Amino acid sequence: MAVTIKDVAHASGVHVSTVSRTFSAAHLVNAETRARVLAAAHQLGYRPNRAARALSTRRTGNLGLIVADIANPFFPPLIKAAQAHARASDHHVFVADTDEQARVEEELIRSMATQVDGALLVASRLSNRVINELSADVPFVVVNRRPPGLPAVLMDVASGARQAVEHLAGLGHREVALLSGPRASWTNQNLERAAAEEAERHGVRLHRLGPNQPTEEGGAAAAPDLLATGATAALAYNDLVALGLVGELRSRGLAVPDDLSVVGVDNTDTARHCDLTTVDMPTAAAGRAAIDLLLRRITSGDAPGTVTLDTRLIVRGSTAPPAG
Amino acid sequence: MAVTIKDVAHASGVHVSTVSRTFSAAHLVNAETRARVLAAAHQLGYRPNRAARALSTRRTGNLGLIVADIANPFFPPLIKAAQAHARASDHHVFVADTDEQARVEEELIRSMATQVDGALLVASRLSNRVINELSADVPFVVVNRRPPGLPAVLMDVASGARQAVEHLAGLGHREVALLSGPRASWTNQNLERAAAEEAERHGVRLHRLGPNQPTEEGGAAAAPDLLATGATAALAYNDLVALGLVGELRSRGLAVPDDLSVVGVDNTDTARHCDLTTVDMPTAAAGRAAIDLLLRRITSGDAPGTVTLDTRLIVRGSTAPPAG
DNA sequence: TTGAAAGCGCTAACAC
DNA sequence: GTGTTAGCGCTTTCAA
Repeated sequence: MAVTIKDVAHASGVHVSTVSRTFSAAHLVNAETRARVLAAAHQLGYRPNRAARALSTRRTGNLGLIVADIANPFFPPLIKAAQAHARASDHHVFVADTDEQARVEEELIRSMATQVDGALLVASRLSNRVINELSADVPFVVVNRRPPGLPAVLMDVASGARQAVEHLAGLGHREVALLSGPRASWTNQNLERAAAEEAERHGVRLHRLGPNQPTEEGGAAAAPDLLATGATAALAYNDLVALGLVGELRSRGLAVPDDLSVVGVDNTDTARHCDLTTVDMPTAAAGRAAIDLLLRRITSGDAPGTVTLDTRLIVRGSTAPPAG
Repeated sequence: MAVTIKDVAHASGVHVSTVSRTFSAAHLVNAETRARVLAAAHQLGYRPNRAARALSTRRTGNLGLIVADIANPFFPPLIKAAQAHARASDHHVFVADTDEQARVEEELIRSMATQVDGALLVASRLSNRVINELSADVPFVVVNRRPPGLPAVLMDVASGARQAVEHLAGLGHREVALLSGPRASWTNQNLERAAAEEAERHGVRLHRLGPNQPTEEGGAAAAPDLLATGATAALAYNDLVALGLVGELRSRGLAVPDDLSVVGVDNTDTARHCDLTTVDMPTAAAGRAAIDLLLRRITSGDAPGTVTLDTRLIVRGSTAPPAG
């Protein structure tokens, strides 16, 4: 049986309310009493029961972190940073994986609602309508999404995408394929828009292919269509798609970057290891910023605006001038 | 304000206890009444408050998942699987990262204790003494650790390590370096033991180097010592160390596997992409098995034993016969 | 500065 | 089969 506030009260000869005060409003209690209580608490190994406290304060000290796919290397650095940052403010975080399914995401949030003070939605696949509906119950901060009225942290893939297309154009590519990702993805929408604009600026023809699954399989599966376009370079929705494509191309006897240049998005560790040119996404910084916004929103009730973080192209060995 | 059991009771014209029953012991309530209550609940969007429920049942429906480093690619598949499996049994999971520090780990567990029904300790760096002490408060299941008396899931790296050494011996290597990991790591201990035994069996000389940081930096930093041994192959504590080593070797103008063969441990996605020979660790299966043990322990109170999962060598392109 | 008492949302005897 | 009541661990008025 865990030790409760009652045990501490007994041991230190005061009433429970005094014990409670020494933990939640120390200044309201006599220094001497406080010392006695603290000593007893320490001796007994007392820890306040957060759930019980939450019942009266309506503050759980817990946050939710909802991501599409924990195993996608894009997420772990964000999760790690968010979790560490939350803990620094004495918050625990529930991490949940939606498997990219909006239904699961919604149910997850609903079931978590009573247990968290707020939640981070990363790369949410929910419709704006549902997000708004749910945000009545749970204060949200969204990452890489822009539902009207909600605080958001955006990793502005557009800047990196423009640099990517410019880079390819500079190398001499005139036909570039864009392997797009999920329709509901804000990142994908921005990627498509920015790539199209920049392609036009440079007189590059952009072949939009997709939507593709945001996985290696998705990238591999796109290879035939890609080859059919005659493009000499490809910009992929993310590193996973890019690497899946590279693998498939190699297994068809094509060399990257000699026969085809490939650019990814995310700058995961894997991309670095595989020498993939890619757009760096500041995921750890985004995780921290999002937790900041969320805590500010929870504690001071204000609805802070949008934080935009820049992205930039990391040039590596998977891009080169077109063959011939 | 969230809707409570009281609102539902009002709306459906029954007492709160009846509402409570229809949610936690439906068979105790008249079918007709139940239907009425359910309808009202649904209409109001009622969700039981888990924290409040926990207060009287002493069951939170939450689990803790403590890992050394979320961003280490070894962990995400385990986290994902554990989380999904827990959710299938209607449990939420707190994920926390200890940054490989025992102090942080201990504090984390203590602060989580009142909010979880049990916790998974993966690659714990705590001493057996502390683990035992804490396990009085929180039912544990440990992964890749073997504290006496606690249920554990073990990924038996020994079998894979033996295969690795045998593989290298078969290729003709006679001097093999072992880049070991953290002292407190059970995996590392087994790796060292198994590698040493198997090396002896095959007349291979094993140069033990370390402990090394379980990171790429650790692997890179070990390169000079490794080269000094004259070994023609290296078995690393994990894929990160292996890839760090490979990178450093390459930047010194050495080719893998031509000049030196390298074997990792974990079979992360990155290893696959980098064509690294490695020992496959069944992390997802381990995550599921651990949740199974934990839930069984929590619900039926029994202390189930140890589950051991085999590992096996995946031969890829980073190993070859020694040069010359 | 401290104690008494009510209440947070829910469950679990117990009585009817 | 349902209502009554007490209580889970804590906070927060309100008095003293």
